[in-house]
Amino acid sequence: MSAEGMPKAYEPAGIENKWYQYWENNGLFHGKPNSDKKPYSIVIPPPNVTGILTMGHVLNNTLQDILIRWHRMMGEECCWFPGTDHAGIATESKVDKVLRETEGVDRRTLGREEFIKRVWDWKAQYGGTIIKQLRKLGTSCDWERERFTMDEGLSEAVKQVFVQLYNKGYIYRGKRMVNWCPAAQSALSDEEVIYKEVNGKFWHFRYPLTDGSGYLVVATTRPETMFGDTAVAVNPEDPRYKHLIGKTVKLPLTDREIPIVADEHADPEKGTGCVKITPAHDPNDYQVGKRHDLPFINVMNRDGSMNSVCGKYAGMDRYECRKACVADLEAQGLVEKIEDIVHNVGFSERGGVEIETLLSDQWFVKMDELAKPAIEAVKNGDIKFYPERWSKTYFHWMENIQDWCISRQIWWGHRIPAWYRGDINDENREVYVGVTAPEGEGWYQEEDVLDTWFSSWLWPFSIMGWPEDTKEQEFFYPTNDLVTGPDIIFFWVARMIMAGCEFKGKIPFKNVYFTSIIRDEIGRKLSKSLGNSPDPLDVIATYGADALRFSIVYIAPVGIDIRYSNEKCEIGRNFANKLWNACRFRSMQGAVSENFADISDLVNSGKLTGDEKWMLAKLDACATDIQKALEGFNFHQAVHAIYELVWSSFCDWFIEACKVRFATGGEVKAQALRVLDYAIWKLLRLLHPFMPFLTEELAHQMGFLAENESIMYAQFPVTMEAEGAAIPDAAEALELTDRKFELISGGRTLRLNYDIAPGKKLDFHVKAADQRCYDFFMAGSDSFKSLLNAENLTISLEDYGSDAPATVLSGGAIFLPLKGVIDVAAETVKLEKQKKELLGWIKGTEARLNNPGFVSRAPQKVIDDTKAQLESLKEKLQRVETTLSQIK
RNA sequence: GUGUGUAUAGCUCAGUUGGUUAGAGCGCCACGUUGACAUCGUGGAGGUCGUAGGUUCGAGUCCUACUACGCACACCA
Repeated sequence: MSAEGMPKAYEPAGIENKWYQYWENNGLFHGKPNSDKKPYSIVIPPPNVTGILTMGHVLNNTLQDILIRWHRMMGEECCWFPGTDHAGIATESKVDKVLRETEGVDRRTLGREEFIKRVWDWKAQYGGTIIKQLRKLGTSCDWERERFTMDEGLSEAVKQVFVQLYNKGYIYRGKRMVNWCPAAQSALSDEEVIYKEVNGKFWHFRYPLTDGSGYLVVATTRPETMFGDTAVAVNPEDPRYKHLIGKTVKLPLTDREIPIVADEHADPEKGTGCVKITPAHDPNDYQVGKRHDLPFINVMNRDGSMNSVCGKYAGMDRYECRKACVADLEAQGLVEKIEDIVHNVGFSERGGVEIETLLSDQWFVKMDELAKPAIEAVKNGDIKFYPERWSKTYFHWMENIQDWCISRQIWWGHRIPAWYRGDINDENREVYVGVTAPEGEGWYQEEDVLDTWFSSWLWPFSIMGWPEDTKEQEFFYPTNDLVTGPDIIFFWVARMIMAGCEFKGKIPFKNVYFTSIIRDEIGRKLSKSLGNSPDPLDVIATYGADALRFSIVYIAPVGIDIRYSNEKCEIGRNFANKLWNACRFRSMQGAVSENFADISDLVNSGKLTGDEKWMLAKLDACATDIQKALEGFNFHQAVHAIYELVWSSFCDWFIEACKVRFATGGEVKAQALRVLDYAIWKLLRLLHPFMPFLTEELAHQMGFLAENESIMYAQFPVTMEAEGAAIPDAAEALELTDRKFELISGGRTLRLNYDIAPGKKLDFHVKAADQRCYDFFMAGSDSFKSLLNAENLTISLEDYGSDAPATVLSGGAIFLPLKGVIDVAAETVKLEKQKKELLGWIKGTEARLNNPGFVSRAPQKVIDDTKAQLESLKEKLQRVETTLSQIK
C-alpha cells in the first residue's frame, strides 16, 4: 500500500469496525477443546444483563483481552468464555420500574408468571447491550459460547448443586435473624449490606416502673421499634439498677408490661446503662430474648411500614412512625433528652435504603466445611492472588465465615427446588428437595428464588456445560486467570473457589488478578448521580478503542485506585498516531522488504550497523520486559515498556538515524529498510495485545500479512537469540550507541545555547573518550553527523585544540567550533559548574573507597563498580579541565 | 477496635533482592513547520522522596513511632 493510502492522522472508527467483524466472522475468537496445543482459558466476570458498559468494565475486560491475545500469540489454544448474569434483585427492580413508568403496572398487579415473562421480553430486547458494547472495545471473547446464568444448562447446574448440598446437610431452612431490604422486600446476605456513617439521634425515653416508684431511662436510635420491646435489660453488676431486676416497666404508647432483666449485653458505660430489648428486630436483642425466653414481636410489614401490633401507628412508614412516637412521648413528658450522634447504619447494596434486621424463614448454606479446602488452595499456592495482599482479606473472611442466606423473596431468579405438602403455616409440613417436582398429590413449590450469586459461584464450570461431562471442561477447566475487582472477593471469588473444590474437586482458576478501582480526577467514585461517570462509547468514538485501552492501562497505578479523566486518553491516541505515522513514513520509502520476518542471514553476515544492533537489542529487551511483566500481571509496566520502545527508541532515534541511509540509496538503503521492516513487524506484534485494531491494520497496510491472515495468530516476539540469530556484540552496541546519542543531545544543547537555528548546518568536533569509542563512532559516523545536522563532523582522539564551546560526556567531548563567537564567560561558568559537581562526586566516591567499613563489607562487585566510576569521573574532570584551559 | 494500603517534580504516577548523580507522562519555559507525525520535534527549568528516630559501610527502598488520607471487616441500646 502506498503512502497516499494512509491519511496523515490515524482514524480509528472505520478500521476498528472492519477488523472486529473480520475477526468474529472468521471465528478467530473460537477456542477448540480438542486441540493439541496447550489450553489457556478465562471466564468473564459476567456483567449484569441489565448493565451498560462502564469504565470499570473497560479496565477489567481490557486486561483480560491483553492476557488472552498474548497467550493466543504464544501458540496456546485460548478460550475466553463470555456471558451475562441475571442479577436477581437489580433486574427485577429495573424492569419493575420500567413497567411502572411505561405501562403504569407493577409486578404485583401482573402476577408472578406474567412478570417473569415480561422480564424475559425485556432481556431479549435490551439485555444484550453490554455484550454489544464489549465488542466495541475489541474483546476477543468466544461469542459462540456466550451463556446467561438462567440458561437451561446453567439452571440445571444450580438445581443439582442445591440438591447435592441439601442431601449433604449443608443447606437448611430455618427462622433466623436476617437482613431485610424493604425496597426489594427480600432477605439479603450479609455481604449485600453496606454500612455508612450517618447523622442520627440518640433518644432517651422514660419507661415508667409499674409500681409507680419512678422510671427507667432507656436510650435508643430506633424509637419506632419500641412496639416490639419485650424487656429492658440492665447489667447484673450495675449498682444503679441491681435492685430493679425482676420488676416491670410499663411500655409507653402501649398498655404492655415488660420485665427488667439482668443481662451482660447491657453495658453500664453506654447510654444510660438500660437497654430496651426488641428481640425480633436486633441481632443482639435476639440473643437476649432467647436467653430470657422473651416473646418475639414483629412490628413491621415487608415494605418497612408498621404492622397491626403498633396500634394507631399501624400502616405508617417506619420514619413517619419514628417521628410520631417521639412527638407523642414528648407530649407525655417521657422524653428525657435527645442527643445528636453519628453512627453506622446498614443500607441495602442494591436498593440503597436502610435495611431492617428481622426474624424470618430463610434458606441457608452452612459454609464452614466448604471453606476449608478453599482456604487451603490459596494457602498452598494452588491459587495465587495478585496483588498478593488480597489473600489476607480472603483468609480473614473465610476463617470467620458465616452461613449464607440464599433465599430471596423475589421472582426473577432460580426458584428453589423444594416442595412442601401440608398447611403453609405448619412448621412441620412435609418438605421435598429434588431436581424435579415430587410425585403425588398436594405438593406445592417453594416461592423463593435463590441469591444471584448462587448461580454465579458455579460460573467457571457451569459455563462449560457442567453437570454434563463435556470436552470443554476436560480441556479448559480449571481456567488459568481470573480478572476481577476486589469488591467482589467475598461475593464471587471466594465462593467460586469453594464451589470448584466442592463440585469439581478442582480449583476453578490458578491466578486471580484484582484490578484497581477507577475514580475521577479528584478521587471520587464514579457514579451516575455525580455525573462523573464517562460513557466509554463516547470515549471510543472520540479517541478510539485502542487509545482507551492503552491509556487506561498506561495510567493505572500498581494496586491503588486509578484517577481517570477522558483527557488521559490523549496518551493512547497520540501514541497510536505516532506509530501510524512511523509506518506511514516507512511506506513512503517503497515496498516492504523480502524476508522482513527473518534477518538471520543479515545478522550473521556481520553487516549490521551499530545503530541497527542497538535497535534490535532494544527490541529484545522490550520483548523480555513485556514477557516478564505480563507473567507477573504487571500490565502497567508492559505498556510503559512498549511506549518507551516505540516513541523514544524507535521513532526518536532509530528512524531518525535511518534517514541518512535512505538518502544514500542502493544496498545501504535496502539493508536499512529490511531492518526497519523487521523492527516494525516485531513491535506491532508486541503491541497487538494492547492495541489490537491499530496493529492489525498496520500489519496489513505494511504488507506483513496476506489478506487472509491475522496478527492475532502471529507469533508473539521473542529475543533474537531465541530465534537463533543472536545480535553480535549487543551489549557493546547498546552501551556505545547510548553514548553516541548522548553526545548528539549534547551537541544539540550547544547549538541551542548559542542560539543557532536548528536548520542551520554547522561543524562539530568530537573527541572520543577512548579508542573503542573512536572506532565505534567512526563506523557509525553517517547517522552521527545527520542527527547533529552537521555540515562537517570530525571524530578524533584529539581535543579540538582551540577555543570552542564544549560539553563533556561519558563517550567523550563534543565541541562546537564557532570562530570568534564563543562566549568565554558563559562557557567558563558552565564548565566551572560542571567541574565543581565532578569534584564533589569524586570527593564522595573517594571518601567511600577510603571508608574501611565500605571496603571490608560491601560486595566486591560494588567496590569494583565504585572504583571504575571514580576512574571515569576523573577522566571526565580532566577533559573538563583541558577544555577550560583551552577557552581561556 | 482489628486488618490493610497510600504519602516521591505544579499534577498523575514509576522506582527491582538496600549500592550512592531519583525517572516518565502531562503541565510550564525557549526555539522550531519546503513533507512520517503540531495528536509533532529539539532543548530547558522543576524534587532535602510525609515527619522523627533507628539498623547499616551505605536508606526513596528495611525497622519503630507519629501525622495525613483511603479501603475492608467488626462494633454501633
